[in-house]
Parts: sequence; C-alpha cells; structure tokens
Amino acid sequence: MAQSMHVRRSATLASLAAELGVSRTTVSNAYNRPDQLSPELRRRVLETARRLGYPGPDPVARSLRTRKAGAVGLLLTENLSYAFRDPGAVGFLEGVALACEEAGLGLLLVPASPEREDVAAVHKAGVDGFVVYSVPADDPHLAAVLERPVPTVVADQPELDTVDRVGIDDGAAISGIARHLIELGHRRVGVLCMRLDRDRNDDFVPMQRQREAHFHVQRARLAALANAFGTVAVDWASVPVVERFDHTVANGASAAKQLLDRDPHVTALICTSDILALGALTEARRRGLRVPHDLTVTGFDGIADAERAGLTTVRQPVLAKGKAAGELLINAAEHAKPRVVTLETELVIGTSSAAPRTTEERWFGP
Amino acid sequence: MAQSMHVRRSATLASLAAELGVSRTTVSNAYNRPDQLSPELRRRVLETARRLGYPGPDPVARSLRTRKAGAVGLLLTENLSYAFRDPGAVGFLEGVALACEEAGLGLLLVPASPEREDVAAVHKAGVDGFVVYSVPADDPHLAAVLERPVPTVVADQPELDTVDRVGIDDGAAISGIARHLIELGHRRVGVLCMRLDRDRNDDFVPMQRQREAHFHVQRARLAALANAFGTVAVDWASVPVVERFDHTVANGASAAKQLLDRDPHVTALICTSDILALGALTEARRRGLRVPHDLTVTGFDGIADAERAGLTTVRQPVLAKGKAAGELLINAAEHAKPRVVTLETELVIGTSSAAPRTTEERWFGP
DNA sequence: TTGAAAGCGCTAACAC
DNA sequence: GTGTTAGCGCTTTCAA
Repeated sequence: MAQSMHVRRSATLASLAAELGVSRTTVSNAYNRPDQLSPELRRRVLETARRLGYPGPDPVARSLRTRKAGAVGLLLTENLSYAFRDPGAVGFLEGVALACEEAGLGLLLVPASPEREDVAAVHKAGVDGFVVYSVPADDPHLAAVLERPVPTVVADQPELDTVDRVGIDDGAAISGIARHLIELGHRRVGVLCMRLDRDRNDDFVPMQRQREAHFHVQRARLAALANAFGTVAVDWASVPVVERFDHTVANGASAAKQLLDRDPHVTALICTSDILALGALTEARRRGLRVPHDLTVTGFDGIADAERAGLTTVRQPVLAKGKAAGELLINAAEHAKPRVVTLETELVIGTSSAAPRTTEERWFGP
Repeated sequence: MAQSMHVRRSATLASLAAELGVSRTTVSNAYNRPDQLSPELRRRVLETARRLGYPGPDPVARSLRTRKAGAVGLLLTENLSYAFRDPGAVGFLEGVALACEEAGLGLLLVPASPEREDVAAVHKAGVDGFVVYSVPADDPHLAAVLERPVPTVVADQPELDTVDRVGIDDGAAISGIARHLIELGHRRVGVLCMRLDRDRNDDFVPMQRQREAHFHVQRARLAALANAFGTVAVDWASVPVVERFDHTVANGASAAKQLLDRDPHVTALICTSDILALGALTEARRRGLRVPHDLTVTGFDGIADAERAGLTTVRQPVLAKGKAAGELLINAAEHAKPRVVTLETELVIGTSSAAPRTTEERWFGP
C-alpha cells in the first residue's frame, strides 16, 4: 500500500504548533481537552490545522503514548471465508462486534488460517485484548496470543484455566439429544463430527483420537455421547464415528455416505453440528431413506436452516456468546480467578427424529 | 479493559538488551532480521526474552516507527449487527477479508453506526488504508476518512471522483429488469427502495427526494427505471415509490403493503434489493395475491434466499466486489487518476415475473 | 492558560 | 556482526 491520490501527509502536531507559535501541548489540548484552552485559541488551532491539511493526532503515535489501541483482536484460526459462511461463526462475530460497538472499540480480524503457521499477524496486531474463538488447544496462534501482555477471553475453544472463558455445557447439551434418542429406542447409532485435531482425518475416528482431541468442544460432545449410551449398554468402541476437517454441508453428506456405506443398519445419525446434519439429510434423501421414518438425524447449534428443515437439534445462543465474550474482555477488570460464563442451551425436538423401525418393519414395510 | 490475570507486562526491548549486555539494535534484529546476527546470539536473545517474559516488540511502537499498521480499516456506517445479517454485506465483508488474509493484513471493523455522530473511531483507527462500503455521500464518517492521510477505496457508495472505486453499473443492471417487465407488458408498476438519505423516510418518495438522494446506488437505480419506463410513455411522477430506512424483510413487507393499499392496480413491484422483494412476496401471500399470476415481484442482488424463492433479480458478485476493493487498496500504488472497477452483473429470470393479467382476466378469472 | 521536559517502545541508517 | 544515534508523533506531569 504505497501512496494513492488521496494522501496529503506531512503536517504533524509539532509543525502545527510551530506555525501557530504555541506549544505542542496546546495543540494536543485543542484536540483532546477542549476545556484546557480558550475557545478562541482552539478555533485558531483547528482552523490552521485545516489550512495545513493536518488530519489530527496520529492514531498510532497516540496509542503508543496512551497505551491504548482502541481495538479488540479476534483470533479465529480458520479461513476467514469460512468464518463468514458458517452461521454459527457469523452469529458469534456479530455478538463480539456488538460489544465492541457499544464500547466504541474497533474489532480487528486477525488473519490466521490453519495452513498459515505464521504467527506474525498476532504479533503485529495493535489491540488492547483478544477474543479467541474455536481454536484447538495446541494452536500456535493461540500460544502467541497468550504471550501478549493483554487480557484474553476464550470462547468455546480451547479450554484453559488461565483465561476468562465463555461457552456452553457441551456435554449436558448433547446428552439431551442422546437421552431423546435412547428413549425413542435407538441403539445402533452413528456419529458425524467436526474436526477433532489440527491434522486432517476425513475418516472414521478411533477411540484414542476421540479421547485426545484438541478441539475440546468436539471431544466433550463425543465423551458425553459415549457416556450416555454406555448407560444402555451400548459399547461405544463399536459405534462408528466419522470426522470431517472442513465444516460444510457437502462434507456432512459425504460423511454420512461413508458411515452408512459401512454400517447400513444404523438407525440414527447424531451430528455434532447442524451443518453436518443438513448434509446427512441430503445423503439420506439420495439413498431413498425417509427421515425420520428410515433414519433419524440430529444436529447441534440451532441455525436458521436447521430449524427450517425441522431438525432435532440443540439451540445455543451464538450471538449472546459473542457478546458475552466481548463484554468480558472489555470489562476485564482486575480479578484473581478466571471468570467462566456458561450459557443456556435448549433441546429442540424437530421432525427428523422418531423411533427406529423394528427389524420386521424393515423387511415388511412400515 | 484494565488488567486481567494473563498480563505479564514490563520487559521492553531496551531492558532485554540491557540484561543481555547488547544493544537494542541487536535485540531488534533478533526478531526482525535473523540474518543480521549469529544464530547463537539470536538463540540467547530469544531465550532470555522468554525467561524475562518479553513478548516481542510492541506492535504499536513498531507501527509508529515503521509507519505501517498492518491493517485495513473497513467503514460501514451501519449498525454492525446489520452488516452481519445482510447477506450482501456479509459477502462483501468476506471478500475484503479474503484480500486482507492473502496480504497478511488485519481487517479492522470501525464502529460507526448511523446514530453515532461521533467520528472519533475513525480518528483512532490505526490502519494503513480504508475501504468504505455503502455510506451516503454526505456522511461525516466518510469525511473523516478522507481527511486521514491514507489511501481509500470506496465500494458502491458513495461515488467520488477523488478515490478508487469498485461497483457495478447499477443503471444498466436494473434496466435489464425494466426491459424484462416492459416486454411482459407491465405499465403500472410500483417500486420499493432502500434508504435514500440519512434522514428517515419510511414512506412514499417524491420526485425531488429521488433525484437528490445521497445514496447514489439507489438514486442511480431509480433514475434508470424512470428512464426505461419513460421510453414506453410511463409518467414516472405517477409511479409509486416507497422507501424504507432499515433493510429488512419485514420492512419489505410493510412497504409492499403501503404501496398496494394505495395503489392496488399495480401489476409489478420492482424492488431495489432481494431482501425487500422477499418481504413483498410475504405481503403478496398475505393478501392472497398469487405471484407471478396476480403480481410480479422482482429483486436485486441475487442472494441465496432469493434464488431459492425463484425471484427474478439481478445477480451481482458481492464477494468479488469486496475482494476487488481490498486488492485495490492493498495495491494502492502511485497513480494519477482514481481507478474504477466495474463488475459484471447478470439478469436472472425467475418464476416471480410474468405478463400482467388483462383487465378481463382480473374480472373473470384467468 | 500555556510551555518545557521527558519519554511511550521501537527501527533504521550508518559507523565501527 | 554489533553498537550509536536519531527520531517516529504524540501525551502528560509539572512548573510558570
């Protein structure tokens, strides 16, 4: 970004002061403390400023001096284009933006895609604090943020006990889904989940990977499911779990295909996100499976498209989450222990879940 | 944002240098020009930094010195929450973000709602340039941006001949809609448009307001419509045009209601955005009007919901627009004249437009 | 009211 | 390969 036409440059506070024959303090005051000088003088200062093309105090220099950047950084570790396409992420973003707007702070989106190992962007960010959203516990960008001497608030991911955090009770939330399915009589279930770790694994997920996932939210959901189905003697090790790195509807469909191809007797597909569930619905349709008659599908998040599709899911307040994160950061007063805000979720029973057909029904029709 | 637990603070480059018994240059080099010192010394520097809890060069101080903020500012003059809800705005945002991401630059969302007359946020923004999206030509935030000595790129709004600009040919694009309707035989049409000026006018729009609108995009579209329908002897002054300040589906519906209540003989509702058109569809349904049989409705933008609804509309490349704006800014090399990028649009004939019923049909059924 | 002095923390010539 | 010097442009005690 070199020059462009609209670049006047040059005049500084000092040169203005010299021109006016007053001290720098006075000029500074004209901008920052109007009550500290006579209206007349202030008028003169401002007028001369306009004449000289002085654009007012340089924000960077002011920031250096005041030790305030006037902005909050948002770390996403996800291609930004993803962030703007995932309704959950957009809602969160909106929430953070709202909090910033109210406080008159800017919101700086820090570029940090998963491919880019380059942490420089975090170091370059002139901000008064960071909100970290949905990054794996071992992400280098996160480490870089934590080194910066500014307050940090984490949302959903990762779970750290050194910084403030806002999230939901993922285990409890998805247990609601599990209980619902168990009551309906489902015992042969399959799971579609989002990225569990920084390395790509678009495939079935062995137990160890489930247990050691660095994406804590996904890990917590899987663990809760295992636990819930354990109570009805379902051996979790035999439950097929398919993972997808990129969170898209298409991937939900392909994951469902992969799972059903191997295990066609599954009566319910539990998805850890609505996006994946919408893909599962597509795949079900493609195979001629009627939902919920032939196959139950559940989601997670409560995005608009999911409710429109009648998905059984868990609704979570994404906007409130973002807002809470922003506010926590902005009010990061001195406090000894990290604060934790846990938001409420709500089980939404849609039309995508029903009792599984019995074996007879499978053979002889409904 | 005072302190919070995770705030180490203190050590500076200078103190590190002192501790190590080397010059500040050396420490600086350790971070910025690794090839300027022995690997061994660098290792020592970095190690000591870690020990002292030195988080690396302060980004603000560095920015002051290098005269680079490493970020692009985005001015929106709209409640941020609007920006995240309007699909067009989100697409644009994504495009700008993409361009920034590729260049390793941050994207700073500048808080500047229409209510907030406070321009301070613009002054505080530590950025290397601004992208201005969809603000009225007389917006004070815009004026503040133009005073800043950094390159600026404008998208859609406003039209200035001093800065780079990216947009579409609004007149030509909506003329396509007009011609389509004219060919179908529509002569009694009504228009639903977005905010025309900074002052709220949720009502019919007199000619003068149409002509003098500071939202140039809307003005251009209205002018093109007037012109197109002029060729078939439609007197534009008699065409009802209803404006809405807030760009929501609900407002589209209420605008359609207001228009149809006064002028029920209208055969086509031309909307300057898909959002408004979707609202118009709702209102048509409510009145028991079948679209397109009883009423033709057209939109503008080509958002996903519109295509899903089968709306006749103009598709415009919002993401490409954002990306182009970002790239224009980032490559703002020296150039004498402002650059203008005009993107292609495409007329999409959906199922929401058809020939108007004749008077007889109106009375005796189709 | 206004001004003088003292940096905020860092980088970039340039000299050693 | 390393140090010296000179600010970047601004705010803020403190004294006048």
